[in-house]
Amino acid sequence: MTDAPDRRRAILEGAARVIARRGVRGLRVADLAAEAGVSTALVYYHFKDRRGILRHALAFIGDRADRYTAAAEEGPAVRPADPRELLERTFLLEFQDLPEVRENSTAWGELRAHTVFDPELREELAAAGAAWAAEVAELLGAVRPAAPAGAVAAAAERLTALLEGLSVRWLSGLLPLRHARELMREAVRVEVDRLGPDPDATRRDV
Amino acid sequence: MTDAPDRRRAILEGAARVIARRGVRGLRVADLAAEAGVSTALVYYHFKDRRGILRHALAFIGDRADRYTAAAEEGPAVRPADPRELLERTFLLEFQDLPEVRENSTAWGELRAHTVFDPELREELAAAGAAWAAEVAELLGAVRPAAPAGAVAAAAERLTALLEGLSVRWLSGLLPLRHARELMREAVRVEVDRLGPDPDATRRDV
DNA sequence: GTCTATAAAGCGATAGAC
DNA sequence: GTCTATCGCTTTATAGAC
Repeated sequence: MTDAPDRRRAILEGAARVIARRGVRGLRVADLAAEAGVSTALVYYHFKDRRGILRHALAFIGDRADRYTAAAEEGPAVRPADPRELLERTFLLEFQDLPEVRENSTAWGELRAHTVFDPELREELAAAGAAWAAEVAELLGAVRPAAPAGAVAAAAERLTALLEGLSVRWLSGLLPLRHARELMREAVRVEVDRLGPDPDATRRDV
Repeated sequence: MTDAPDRRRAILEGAARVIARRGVRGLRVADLAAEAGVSTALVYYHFKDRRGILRHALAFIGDRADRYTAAAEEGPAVRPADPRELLERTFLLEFQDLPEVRENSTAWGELRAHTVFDPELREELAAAGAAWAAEVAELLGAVRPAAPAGAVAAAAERLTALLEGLSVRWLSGLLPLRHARELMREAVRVEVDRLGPDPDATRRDV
């Protein structure tokens, strides 16, 4: 009836929701099937086994996260492309009380946590992490063009690692959203300042 | 034969090893029993149920972490109590390739990740986290006595959250130990500098 | 492609002997 | 205190009809 790619997609969307709700290790094939409105047998028809479901679901979630990050970077189009604003906004995107953001953050957190015990997922995570760090490094480079590449790369790694730490605290209810956002914003300022003086400062106050 | 406290301890040590290897959610009572060299029935004789085992195991691991943190803060006794050194050393303690450190870090990472889906553990984690943040804030205060308390508290929160993010990357093999240590060390410097000038600087170079 | 039904295995927890 | 044996529920995975 329904064609295969659509069904696969529906199953993966169901998997994303279940993972966000119960975690990677709390995912039961029966739950996922119910969530997608299909039988467990159909899940096994489309995917080899539980592990395969997980692999595809995590890849699917990764793609989705890329997409909403890219979309928000274009922004409300009103704003001039101030690189510092852009940098800050990129990080704050991860701290929003929207179902899609929560789902993605939760699922990524699970993926990272799970990789500690399942090295098979390492490569996939490493690729995604490197792309994300490179993107941040590029934004940082735009804000402080004179900074040495090594320092920029290190700052990008610290900021992305901090984001992950804060994200877990927020999602587990240990840190209010507002506070998480403030800490993240301030960290961006600290790291940017560390990379040298604002090259555009003359316009304003020198 | 063996007296009860020893057996309990042996079981908890086994639990710590199994948690480090398979995670909190990957812990099977049978595995833990095998690891400790006892039967599953004996585990249930000493602990009410799986949940109870977990609670005690995490408390046990927490105590151990306290102990090695405290011990290392006293240091090799050779060194004068330079507060900045002390601060740096406290953070770097978490990044060592020793079984006990790996075990503790892994277990705590699991606990944090698990709390996202199981709010019941939240209070225990919140208490431990607050104590740890307060300790760091105190060390920061010693390094920069003139800094405002709010800024010190925020810096402590960022540094501890960063530690957690870097720890997960290290444990999952995404970040070499050496690199994690460098990033952490530099972050401490960045945050300390942000809190103001060194009050002892006159002795050296002014 | 999709379902119902069920086999097979995994796992928490307890009974009862010693 | 400690063991062996096992119960009973949950969960993965497959068989076979449509």
